[in-house]
Amino acid sequence: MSTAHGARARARIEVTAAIKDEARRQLAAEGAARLSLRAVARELGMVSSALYRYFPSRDDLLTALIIDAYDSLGESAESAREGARDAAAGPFEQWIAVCEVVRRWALDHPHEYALIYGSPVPGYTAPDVTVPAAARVGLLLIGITRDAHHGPGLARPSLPAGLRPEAERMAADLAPDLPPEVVTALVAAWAQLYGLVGFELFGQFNRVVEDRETFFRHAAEQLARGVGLVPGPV
Amino acid sequence: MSTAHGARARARIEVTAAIKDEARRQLAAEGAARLSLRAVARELGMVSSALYRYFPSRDDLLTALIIDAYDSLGESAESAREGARDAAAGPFEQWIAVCEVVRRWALDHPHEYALIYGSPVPGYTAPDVTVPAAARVGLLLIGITRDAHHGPGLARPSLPAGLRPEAERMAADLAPDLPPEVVTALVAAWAQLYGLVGFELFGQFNRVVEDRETFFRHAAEQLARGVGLVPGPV
DNA sequence: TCAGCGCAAGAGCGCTGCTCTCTTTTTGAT
DNA sequence: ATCAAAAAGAGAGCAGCGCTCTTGCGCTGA
Repeated sequence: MSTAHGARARARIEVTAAIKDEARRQLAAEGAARLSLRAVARELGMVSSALYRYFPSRDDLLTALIIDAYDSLGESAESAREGARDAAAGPFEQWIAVCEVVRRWALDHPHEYALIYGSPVPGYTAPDVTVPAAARVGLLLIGITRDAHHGPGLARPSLPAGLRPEAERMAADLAPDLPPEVVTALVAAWAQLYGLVGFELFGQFNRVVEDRETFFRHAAEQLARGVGLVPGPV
Repeated sequence: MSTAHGARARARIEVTAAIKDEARRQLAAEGAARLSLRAVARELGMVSSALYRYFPSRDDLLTALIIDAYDSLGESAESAREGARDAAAGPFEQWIAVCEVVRRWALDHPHEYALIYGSPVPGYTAPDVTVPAAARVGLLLIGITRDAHHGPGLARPSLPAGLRPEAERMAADLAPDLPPEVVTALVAAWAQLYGLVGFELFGQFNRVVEDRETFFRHAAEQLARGVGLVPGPV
């Protein structure tokens, strides 16, 4: 039992952490598809079969890394938001801060970003365990917009009639206190943020965009305006 | 020499095509990482080493598939645009048609879409040969916007001062006859389109967006407005 | 006609994920 | 303190992978 006390349980926790650390190192260095259980075991001085006591398959190890990556990104984004808020920045500026730290995190951890937001590893489907961790950035963007909604600076985007049922459904699920128009724009902005980061990270901007920092900031501002945020103090 | 005449050369072309066909089948069925040279050879009744006469490595086979995928997507997009134009649809409607066919193609060819727009296969970097094929959709979107620019229906987006140099550089490279503001919005829209498609395809919309067709159409319209396109006849 | 080239075949290397068995070590209840 | 049970490590082994090298056959162009 992993929650039991004693030297054995502690050792198990430590070995599990060591495996994840080494796996994360290999992931960062070589990418997910080159992550090898045998190589991890070799580096840790154990035999490959022993590793299966801790992770029943390579996919389970990958799942653990995916959750960690989501959490790392989510934590970065959340602390960026709080940093901006502590600096008396309004929702618009908090939005920008979160977008920029997501981009930064992606550029700093390309293989981990690819693992969570890139093409799924073939034959692998993320289990439901990953859902809460995966939702953190999205929830954060919702939270920022909610603050703006309760304050002064939120313009309401438009919405075609055909989309209204779906918009209301999404709003009921994600943020019942926000107008459906805003929730729809939020979901789209979230996906588009991912597109901007992905294009830069995966090289589609090579020979196209040079000053990516400035370009990204402008795009992030447009996304913020798309959900009704406007610059200015709280 | 592959361009030479004779039965030998023809056989080579046929075998090469058969290999690509079988590889594409496996790619569609299992994904890029599970594409196996040995399995392709097995299916074709040849021994694996024989296949290396046609593709010097697995990566070269993948490159061939990538180019084909880009071309297939590009062709779909181009004919969708022409179809819309033949139906007397204006640039706005052509834009929507192209976006929707890109999404459709991605849903119909998920593994091929992942191959070209998802995380790069680790250890693999796309050679420059792929660049022209990869640019087709982008060029098409530029072309649609250019038509609108020469016609009546193009509003000019705004641009912050800091982005102006980069915007002018991009415009000079991509579309010297279009205003830098429009080119900037185009590049962003292109990336965001990819984000919308990717999120749906890779499952990030699970449990979030239900009526994806309608949602996507709305988002595509917003992208069109972002580059200054407005609904209406030519 | 015949040398040379293209091509297929097979063996083999080192790697992978994973399973099974065997042994050692630790644990918790008697 | 004792002892059975649980947990963990070690090693062999299976099937598959990309890729290389050598061998030998058959078509082809001079």
